[in-house]
Amino acid sequence: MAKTRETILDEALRLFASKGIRETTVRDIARAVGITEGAIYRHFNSKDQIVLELFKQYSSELSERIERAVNSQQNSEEQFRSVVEQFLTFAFNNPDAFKFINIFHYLRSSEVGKFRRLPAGVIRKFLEDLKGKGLLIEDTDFALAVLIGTLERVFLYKTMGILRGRRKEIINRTSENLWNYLVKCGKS
Amino acid sequence: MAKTRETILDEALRLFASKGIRETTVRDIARAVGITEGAIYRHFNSKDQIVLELFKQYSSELSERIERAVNSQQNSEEQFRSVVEQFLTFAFNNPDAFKFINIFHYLRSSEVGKFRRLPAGVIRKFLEDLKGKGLLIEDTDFALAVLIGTLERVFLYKTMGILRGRRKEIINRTSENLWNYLVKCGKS
Amino acid sequence: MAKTRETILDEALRLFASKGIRETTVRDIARAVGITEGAIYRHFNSKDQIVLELFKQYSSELSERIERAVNSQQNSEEQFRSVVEQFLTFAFNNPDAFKFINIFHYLRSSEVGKFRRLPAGVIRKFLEDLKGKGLLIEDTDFALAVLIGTLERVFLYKTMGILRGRRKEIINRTSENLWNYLVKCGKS
Amino acid sequence: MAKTRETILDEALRLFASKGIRETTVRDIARAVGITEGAIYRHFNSKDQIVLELFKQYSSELSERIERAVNSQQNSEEQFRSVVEQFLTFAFNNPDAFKFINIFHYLRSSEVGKFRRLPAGVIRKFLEDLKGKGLLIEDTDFALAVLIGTLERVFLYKTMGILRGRRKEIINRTSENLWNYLVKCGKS
DNA sequence: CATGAATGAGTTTTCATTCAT
DNA sequence: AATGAATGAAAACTCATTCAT
Repeated sequence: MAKTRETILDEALRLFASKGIRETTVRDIARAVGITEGAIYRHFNSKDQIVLELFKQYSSELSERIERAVNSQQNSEEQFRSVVEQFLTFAFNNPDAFKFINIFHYLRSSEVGKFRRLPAGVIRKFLEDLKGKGLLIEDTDFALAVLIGTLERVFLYKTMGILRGRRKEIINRTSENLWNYLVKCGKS
Repeated sequence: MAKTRETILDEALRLFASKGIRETTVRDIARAVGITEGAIYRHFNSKDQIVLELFKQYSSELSERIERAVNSQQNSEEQFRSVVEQFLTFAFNNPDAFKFINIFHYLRSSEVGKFRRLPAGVIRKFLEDLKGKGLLIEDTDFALAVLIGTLERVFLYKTMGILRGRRKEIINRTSENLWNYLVKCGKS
Repeated sequence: MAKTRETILDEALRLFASKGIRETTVRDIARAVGITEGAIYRHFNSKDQIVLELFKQYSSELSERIERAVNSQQNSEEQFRSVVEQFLTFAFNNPDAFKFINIFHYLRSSEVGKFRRLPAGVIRKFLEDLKGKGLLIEDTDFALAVLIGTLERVFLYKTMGILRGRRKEIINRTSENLWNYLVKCGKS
Repeated sequence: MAKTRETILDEALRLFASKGIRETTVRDIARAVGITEGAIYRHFNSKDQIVLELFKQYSSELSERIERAVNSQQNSEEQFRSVVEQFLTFAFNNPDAFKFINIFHYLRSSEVGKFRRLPAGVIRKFLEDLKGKGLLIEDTDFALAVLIGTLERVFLYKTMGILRGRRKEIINRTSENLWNYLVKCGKS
């Protein structure tokens, strides 16, 4: 079944996110799926192929969501808030995938460049547009640091139970605050 | 010599930061130090002891710096700017240590709680004070997410060469911006 | 189809000759044939059955050719030259089979005895006859070593491009030389 | 001990010659040496490194012996007989090494070219000299096929018990015969 | 006949740790 | 304190073979 392949990816992602990539063995994955180690290798050539496929898949899915958020709105503020919403919604709905992407960035930073359409790249392009329109009070890359850094931490603290409140509320507050900060702050 | 012990810690830190903890072997460390694997065990009981000692050491060093920053200033704004300065200066001066702390958080989140005086805890306490003084426009934990998230990303982007400019300038801009945002923004 | 069985044997032979027996997997063979691994086992009980069948088939084919060469001529010299011709022609026309037979001899020498009518046995019998007729200047087994050793190397060097010239020429020269050497040399 | 390294090479050679390279496992070697599998990897990076080192070592040893045989004699016939003697003596004294070299040639023919000073190359050069002196009745490469092919088979048949007699006798007979054949035959 | 998925035993390799010297 | 050799457990990966469909 093609289903086994998907199950392998799902279980691997879950384990990678909770234990780390290196600390997850092929046997762990096989057991979680309910097959033997050898069977894994019918579907993937190596453990690393699983890792790379997961990164590619989720990294490009998040990128696409952000791109759609940018393209589907006309008003800049609506675009911005939609980008934040898509980013956090993806993270909240796929916490394992989001954690995994971050782990991958930490451990394999030199390989990350090989992938096109990385979330950070898509967001950077959007912020550049805002800058071009004179909306951004900061330079693009600093704004990028604030935006992505904050979103990542908001996800982390929500996951850890530090930030309380409903997702919807957190998302709204975050997007509103960041817009005020990055665009309106000090403009009055 | 006690010096060997230090060298082991230094080289281990460097390797952990660049390759990851699990992907660095005891042999890697021994070679980097210029001794044999067996000799490592004269100084440490296990590889994990090295890991924990490094985390404890640098995590508390950063915490102390932040605490001192808070305690040595009287004006809240000066305190805030000094906290940011200490945080980023530590990260820029000890990039391996800072990266390592983050990796450790990702892989060993369940163990992190055992350590007292974590940087995030110290900063949170400081923000709570600001909140108590009515200076913070946001709730403490959201402000914490913005602050730490931004600082981490600023370090990352500076390290990656994305953010350009001198350290001093970056630090000043970051602290000024975050203060404006978290305290003054929208207040006018 | 019975044709599939033949194709399996053909492709297995080709792979065994080029990569070695152990280093050729059942999957390699299946892929070369264009079927799946499971299908192989419709035609053969095991990989080893393929190996043994190939050895038996080609080993006895070569033996038969040599026997026919001996039986169809009346003059001893003509017999000799025909034996050499049949041997080399078989090797040149079935290089994979010839290589495979040699590999099998190296790796499974203990099993080779189970097979009747081995090429070496047939040739030895012929040389014994020559010896009986007082034609051979050497003892039978030494002559066998010279004959088979030379033929094998001639094949090898022709295959490797070291020996140049047309097959026909090489065959004629080889048979003429060996006859002179083994029978006439020193007789004058 | 550096002795372990030698023991590993010795046992590996013995096993490779008797069972084949692929059919000898690292565990087989470790057991024969009396250590664990892991210990093998203190001395060699991989099983293949053992294989290559063995080939290099014995291949060049045989080459050197042949070279010395050529260089230490002044008379061409003495040179020739010394070459045959060195070749067969090496094979008789190191049957495992000699078998192994042949197995390696069969399975890794494409890699053989990487090695300098192969026995066949040294012998070829010597035959070329003989040819230059007008002594060889055959072309160099055909003579090479006869010479090496015969020597290899003589070793094989002696090892298998087919050729009887003392080594010394076999060596003398072989060198005398081949000299008569390749140089004098038909000259009278 | 053939497929495709899976097994299970085995292979090579890795590595934290131990220990005699 | 340090070495260098070894261990042993586990990791990644391989592959002949089986079997339900």
